[in-house]
Amino acid sequence: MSDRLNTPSERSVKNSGLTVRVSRTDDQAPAETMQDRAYQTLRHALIVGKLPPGKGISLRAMAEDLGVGVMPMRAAIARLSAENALAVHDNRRVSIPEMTMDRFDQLMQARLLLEPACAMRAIGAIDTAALARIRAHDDQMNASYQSGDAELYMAANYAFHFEIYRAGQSEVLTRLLESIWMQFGPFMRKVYGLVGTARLTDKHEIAINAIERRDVTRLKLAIEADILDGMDLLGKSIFTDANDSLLSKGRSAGRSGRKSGTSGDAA
Amino acid sequence: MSDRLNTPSERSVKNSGLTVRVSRTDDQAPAETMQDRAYQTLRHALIVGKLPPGKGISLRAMAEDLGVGVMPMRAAIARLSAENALAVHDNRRVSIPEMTMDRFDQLMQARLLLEPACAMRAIGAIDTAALARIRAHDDQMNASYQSGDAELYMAANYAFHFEIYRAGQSEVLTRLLESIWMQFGPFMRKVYGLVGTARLTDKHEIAINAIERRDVTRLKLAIEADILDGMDLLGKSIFTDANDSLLSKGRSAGRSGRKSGTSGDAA
DNA sequence: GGTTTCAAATTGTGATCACAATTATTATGA
DNA sequence: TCATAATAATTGTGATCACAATTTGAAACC
Repeated sequence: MSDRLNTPSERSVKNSGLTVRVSRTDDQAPAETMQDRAYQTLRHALIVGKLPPGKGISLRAMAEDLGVGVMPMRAAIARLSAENALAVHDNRRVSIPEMTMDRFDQLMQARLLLEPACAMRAIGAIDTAALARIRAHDDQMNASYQSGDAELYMAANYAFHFEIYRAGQSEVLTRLLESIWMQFGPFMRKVYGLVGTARLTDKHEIAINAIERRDVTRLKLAIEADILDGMDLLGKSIFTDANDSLLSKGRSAGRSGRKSGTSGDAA
Repeated sequence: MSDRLNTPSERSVKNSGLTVRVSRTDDQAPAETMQDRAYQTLRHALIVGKLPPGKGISLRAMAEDLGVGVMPMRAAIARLSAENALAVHDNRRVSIPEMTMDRFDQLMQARLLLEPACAMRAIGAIDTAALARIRAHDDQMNASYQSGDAELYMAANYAFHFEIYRAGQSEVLTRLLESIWMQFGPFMRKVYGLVGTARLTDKHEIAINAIERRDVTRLKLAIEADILDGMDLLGKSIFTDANDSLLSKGRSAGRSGRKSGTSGDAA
């Protein structure tokens, strides 16, 4: 604790589920401040579904887990709460939001409205380099699907979509979508372990093809179809009473908190 | 007949434009904590356009102006920044975001996509009491238009729209829209003073009529038309080089150095 | 055994101080 | 007069302490 530790050289990796590795899901902020480090780490954990819905988030505990001070963690949690990635209860306690059918519907409707529009705005700006990265993400996703690494699978899926959206430099729309993805990330991860992720037709391939041909309509349809695939797969059928108990294993943070370690149930 | 609304020239320039009054724009959080009080106050100021684009936001100065401590203000600013209502620059300095044509396009596109959907989700849940409130907001808006109170005008417009959207209990979508409205609030306020707010046909009346008849399609069209009216009014034509200097009077607090042009007294 | 009671631990909120980095202001040079 | 250097003021970030409100765990009770 000598002088300024602006340099992200040292990374005090700690215990528990998520390590402090500065694994930024995307090329966002430089994360030069501690609170940005904490934010990026938590954000990545949410998107890849490392954290189960309902899990309580304790300020001090999470700060120690991530190896940062309390103040940076406070800021990170506040930011994620404002982005609706974390839920604040009346008790002023924070947790990973629980998923409901209504919430899922809204999230998917928002995706269905915003993502095709975002893709269409971007299609003209995707050069060969960007297209190569998009292909790489898709390959990574297929590989992770084969190897059964759900977190890598989700990270690659996120990277694929946002590599497209970000090409259009639609910052406003992209920010909205980032918030949305963080919200259904934890839920998706849980669900991927339950239902077989049988991919009918690879909509990503169609999307890549549409980008090559600069076919705006086709790209729009591909993105829509990709989202609908996910909805069909884990939509309504998941929210039965039988499965509901499975999905909300980590109870609402209103009570308890001792089950902070429930990050298992891998696929 | 055109320039009904007050120009923002009288904006009190000094930071102390907004008092601590807990003027909540809507019926949101209980705001029992200090940081919620600060958040609600700033949020309301943004939505009604009390703060000009480009204005720098100083943590300590704003805290003193609002009569709260530094910690609550820090949390409030962090939250609004996460909601993209405030812009954080590389200097880690915060300001009211400047408006660009591209940003405006994206905001309006997001509105165009989300708001009709939100209204359609809500139409079935609007009972007579809610409809009465909606009418009251519209009346308030017309009255404010006549009297030339731009801030009240904008507050009523906000209340009108979100009274509809919130009836559908679409929390996810509504949150997204709140972020969007906070983003174009400051810009709208500035623009209202420049262009004459000549309302061609009152789309609000059409919307109310559609709600009465439970005419979903008609409501969707009314909301779309209302948004398009605003776009046509202050869209492309505003972003000419001539007007641009007017619009970005308070310069960005970013790299260019100069802090908010409103640091002193008169502009 | 099951419920109630009560102390210890933990929670988020907020204040206060410290510090490095900018920004603003004044002083000093040609 | 104008540009440069030095100084003062202000900024956001972070640590640390304090405090009230819950939550937890165990003891005490019926």
